[in-house]
Order: sequence, then structure tokens, then C-alpha cells
Amino acid sequence: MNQVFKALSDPSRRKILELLKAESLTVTDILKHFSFTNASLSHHLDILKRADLICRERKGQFIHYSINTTVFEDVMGKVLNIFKK
Amino acid sequence: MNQVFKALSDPSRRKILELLKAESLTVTDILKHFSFTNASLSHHLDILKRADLICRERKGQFIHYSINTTVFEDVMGKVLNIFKK
DNA sequence: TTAATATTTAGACAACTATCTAAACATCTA
DNA sequence: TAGATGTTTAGATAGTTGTCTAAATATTAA
Repeated sequence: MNQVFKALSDPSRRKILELLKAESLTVTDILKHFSFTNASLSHHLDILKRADLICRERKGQFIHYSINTTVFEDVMGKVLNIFKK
Repeated sequence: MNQVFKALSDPSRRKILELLKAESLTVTDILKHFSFTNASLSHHLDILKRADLICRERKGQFIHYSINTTVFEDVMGKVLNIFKK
């Protein structure tokens, strides 16, 4: 679960999640919203993937990324546990 | 709000919050649960304080730290916003 | 098969972070 | 006031992170 918190600690990665919650996108699509290189984006996507926060699916030449909503309850629960008695 | 996520990204700091949600504690009290120095703990407390996640109050020789529950809704809301459509 | 497009991987580097030791500051007690 | 206790600050260092360029891999189209 530490990987999830680490993944969420970067603003760019939170923005990626914001984008993906609206619709599933390719790397090139996502890249349009940022100023860094595709290599950097790939790195961020890798971290989000390892934290199980996103899913990837190749469709021919493209790879589509989407948010993994099933992890949502886990994260909320963990944040809840930090604060709630 | 980035400071909040950064603060939560470290396991030791999350453990500190876990301890403080039960009861308000002094630095020495908190230190018993960790193996690093008081200087390191002070550093972690500073980060949590800047993120507004904890409160400090001097009582004579001691400084008591407690969790800031009013920030709870903010954090939950932010995590919600990341996932919820 | 060759060229073009989409994405990841490898390696390097500057900036940041967690930790330490040593010193300073704050308060209490004798 | 002097010494003891509690806590923070300063400065140093090793490890981590975000970013880059260049090269590699995967798929499509000509």
C-alpha cells in the first residue's frame, strides 16, 4: 500500500489519474497535457501501474490506459484509517 | 494540498498519525515507537505540521502533538476527487 | 521488407529526502 | 544560577526521484 501513497504524492501523476477518470487514453493523448517527454510519462505510468491504480491494454499500435476503480475503496479505507478513531 | 500528499507518502509519518489519532503525545513518547533519532523525528513532525495534519502545543517543558482532524475532510475530498467521476 | 508511428527501456544527472551528529534553545528543578 | 531534561536547528551525506537523451521494441502501412 506504500506504493499507492508514493504514486499519489506526485502532482503529475494525480493529474494523469484525473484525466483517466474521464476516459481511457493512449500515451500520446496523455502527453498532450504535459510538457515533459514520453520517456518521463512512461515512467510515471509505470509507477501508477505498479501501484495498481491504472490498467493497460494494447489495441494494435496503441496502448490504452484506464483508471482502476476497484482500488478506490482500498485507498479511501486507508486514508480513513489514518484519521478515524 | 501537495504538501499533504507528500506528508502522507512516508510510512513513518503515517505511523505517527496513527499514534496521534489515539492520543496526543510528546516527542519523547512518539520516539519510543521508532528507531531513529529525535532530530529525525523532529523533521518528520515539521513536515506533518507544514501540511497542517498535526497541531503542537507547549505545556511547560514538553511539547504535545495531536492530530488535526479538521483537515480530514479536505484529504478525503481530494482523494475522492481523484477517483470519482 | 522497409519506413513510420507508438511506447518502453537504459543510462545519466540534478534536485530532493531521510537520516545522522553536534550544537543550540527552552523549560524545569535543586 | 547551574545542571538536567525536552525539543529543534544546522550542516553533512547516502539514497531516492523526476527528468532528459538515446536506443530498443512493437505494430502498422507502403
